[in-house]
Amino acid sequence: MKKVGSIRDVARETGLSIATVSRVVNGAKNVKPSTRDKILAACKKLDYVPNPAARTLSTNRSKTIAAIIPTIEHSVFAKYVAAIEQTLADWDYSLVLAISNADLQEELKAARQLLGMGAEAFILSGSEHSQDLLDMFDRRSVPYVFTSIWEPGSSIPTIGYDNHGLAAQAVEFLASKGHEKIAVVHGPLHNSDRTRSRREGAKLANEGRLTVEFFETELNVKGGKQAVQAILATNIQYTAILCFSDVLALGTYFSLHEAGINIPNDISVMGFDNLDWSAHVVPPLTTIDLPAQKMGEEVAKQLMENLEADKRITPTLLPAEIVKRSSVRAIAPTADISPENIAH
Amino acid sequence: MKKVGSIRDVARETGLSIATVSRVVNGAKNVKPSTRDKILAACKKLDYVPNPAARTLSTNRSKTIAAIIPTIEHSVFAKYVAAIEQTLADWDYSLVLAISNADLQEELKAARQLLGMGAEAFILSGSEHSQDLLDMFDRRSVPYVFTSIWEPGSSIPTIGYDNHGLAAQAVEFLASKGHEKIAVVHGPLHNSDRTRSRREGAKLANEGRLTVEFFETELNVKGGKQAVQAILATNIQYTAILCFSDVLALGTYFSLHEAGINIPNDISVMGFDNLDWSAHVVPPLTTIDLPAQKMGEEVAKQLMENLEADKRITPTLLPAEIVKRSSVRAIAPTADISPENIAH
DNA sequence: TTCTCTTATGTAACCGGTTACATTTAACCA
DNA sequence: TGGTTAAATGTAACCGGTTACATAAGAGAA
Repeated sequence: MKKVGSIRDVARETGLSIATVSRVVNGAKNVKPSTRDKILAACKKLDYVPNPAARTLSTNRSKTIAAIIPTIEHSVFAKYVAAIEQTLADWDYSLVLAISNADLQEELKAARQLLGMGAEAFILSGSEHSQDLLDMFDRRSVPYVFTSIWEPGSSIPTIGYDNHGLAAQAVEFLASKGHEKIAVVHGPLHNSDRTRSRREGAKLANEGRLTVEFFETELNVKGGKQAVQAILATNIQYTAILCFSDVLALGTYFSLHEAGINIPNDISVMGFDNLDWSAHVVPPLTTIDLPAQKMGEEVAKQLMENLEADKRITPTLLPAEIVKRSSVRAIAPTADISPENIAH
Repeated sequence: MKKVGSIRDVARETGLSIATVSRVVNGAKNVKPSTRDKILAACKKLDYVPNPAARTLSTNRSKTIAAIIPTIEHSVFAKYVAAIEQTLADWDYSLVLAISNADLQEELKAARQLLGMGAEAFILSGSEHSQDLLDMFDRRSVPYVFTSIWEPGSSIPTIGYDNHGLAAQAVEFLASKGHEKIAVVHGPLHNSDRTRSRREGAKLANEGRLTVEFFETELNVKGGKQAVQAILATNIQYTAILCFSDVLALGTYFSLHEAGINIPNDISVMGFDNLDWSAHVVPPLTTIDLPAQKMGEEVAKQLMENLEADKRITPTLLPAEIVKRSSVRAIAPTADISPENIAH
């Protein structure tokens, strides 16, 4: 990297002082218009751009925010990261990104690195993190938030959605459509508190009225397919499959198609995420619209306001709702025909 | 952000000089083991971490590499970004990411910002960029590469795959299976030289022997579905659909399914990318395995070696190959039965 | 013991900005 | 015209590291 013009070069060129150059570059108001012009011309001529390291060193501000995500290979994270980046860019902040592969030690290592890079604030996913990590942030008073979750009582601000409640809502919705035997397909529990929270929510919504069984699998299309094999192997007549991710639902679609089982006539399928293609699969997928973009915008905005104006970070519950499409159909209860159902 | 211990604090604590502390922190060899231990202990005690801005300022090295990608919402980019990040992290480098939305002006703006952040090298996609951008890099001697493409003659090093050749190969492959009427579905041409290159390749492979028609659409599942409507509306009996992205192929699958057209019995479908789910759709998708991960690793490695050891960046063609699965079937030519075909 | 040669440590300049404070210049009014 | 005040500009210290060079300490050899 070639050596590049410094503020002193510009000062020399114009015969003014470095302080004045600095003022012009930073848009201070008390500079004579003619001097401003002269300096700006010199800046252009010398191709001068302020050295960010020097600026960071003297102001103790880097305008950089770090995000550590478990993986980027799920569209929902991709959308989220994109929203963060775009929002930060609008305020002249930058995003430094690290991927933890859902491993707490990797996350800690990445955070050290990013902190070493000058990141001023951190965006984390979920609430499970190495204590060393949080201690490190606290010692240095680095602001951070947990996202993709909602924990009102948490001492750390959370900005996200209510996994527990949404999963419960999903089960209730299926129940309201007459489904009493529901298979729930989800990704690995051990490294995702969000998945565990959804599972708890689904279990609680059940309350003995329904048969709700859980099938854990890899969080990808293949996993969704395999889960369906497992579901069919039980010989239980599930009338609905609830997937905790649209990606799993996609696998479900193909596996059912392969087995000659029609959605939604033979079985209903419901997802979670509302990815961009969810409306366009056949049949269109009923799912829960997670506010990934809104969440990215919100977390970026709040962290910047915290850094700029020392504004408190407000724990924020972002609304998410069920998007009803044709992959779920209403059925008559199978067991007995109760009066309410006949009435309809 | 709280004020944090500096190198001078550690020096004071230990009674040694800042130079010695610096040596220990940077692992210089000529330090007495006992002093090293004393200093390391003090560092831990004071929770000292070197200030990256100060280090960057004096060494003129930031260990940060920037990537600007058109979008992150296609899995192939996500995989690629993940590979870059992981490779950089292994060498204690960081990735700063910007998303250009395939807009040259946005890209330029982002590059300014990232350069202002201290990025030492740039990873760009394709070869279409604002001239101001490249001039800026050249003036400052910032190394950069074009990726996802392969242009042997280019003055800028390219690290990627041969879009033109691969598209041609895909068409040849379909032709070798007896397909003479091929519909090609691709995303927008205006902002992607990669798409244009693929299209040219497919056209050239044709050479008048085949009927190859192009259908431009949005680059997502919905677009794939719409393209199929357009294809069916032509009333031409295409025997194969070649999609320049697996995402488009997925849309194709659903649209054909909806229309009651069987893959591959009624029509063959081929994709491009080999995303993780491509093997698991039904029927498994024949596609081109693009080396997204390898590309990310390679470009990261080469840029770091360039920065560390001033090693020349080697233009690199990464191998990609057709993954043959059951979405394409061999058919007898429809027009006339030539001897070669009967022999088989 | 003294001299030489490593090896270990210290001193201080430098990287390129920002900014408090000092100083100069301009503007206004009596 | 001189005095008061506001506006424009300059000076220099500081941010927290790295590193060339100087110096001090220790190890051998004579």
